[in-house]
Amino acid sequence: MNFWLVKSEPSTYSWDQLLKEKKVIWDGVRNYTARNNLRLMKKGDNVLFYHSNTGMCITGIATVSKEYFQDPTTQDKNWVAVELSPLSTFKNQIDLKEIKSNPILKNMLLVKQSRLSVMPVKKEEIAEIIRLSEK
DNA sequence: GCCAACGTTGGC
DNA sequence: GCCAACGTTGGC
Repeated sequence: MNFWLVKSEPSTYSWDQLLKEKKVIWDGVRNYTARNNLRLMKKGDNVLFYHSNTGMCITGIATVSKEYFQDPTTQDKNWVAVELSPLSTFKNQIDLKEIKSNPILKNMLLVKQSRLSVMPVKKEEIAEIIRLSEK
C-alpha cells in the first residue's frame, strides 16, 4: 500500500464535509505532477488530508475508494480524478508548525514543495504522523 | 497584504 | 529551445 497527501483549503472543501458526505470526487487538479500522482493511486491507498491556508494542519486519513478516471469537470483527456472516502479522524491534528519542527517530518514534500497539491508520503513519515496524532 | 516558489505561456 | 513575463498557491 502507498501513502499520499492531498491539500484543500477548508473554505473550499473541508474534512468535516468529507465526513458528512462519506466520499468525494477529487477533481479539478490542473498540475501535471499532481495528476501523475493521482494516476498512481491504488484502491485502498491511504491519503492524508491537509487543510491549507486557514487550516495549516493534517486532519485525518482518507482512503482511495475509486482509482483514477476522467475528470468530470472537463472534456480534456489530460486530467483525471479519484474518489476518496474518510478512514479516520485524528485525535490530535498535526499542525504545519509541528511538522516543520519535527526531525522526521521536516523534509516532507509538504514543506519542500509547498505548492504541490497531491504528493506521495514516505512510510516513516506516515508512522510518525500517526504516532503524533494519537498522543 | 506581501512575497517566495514555481508552473505556464508566448515571443524570439 | 531559451527565457522573460505573468499567474497562482500558500505561508507568514
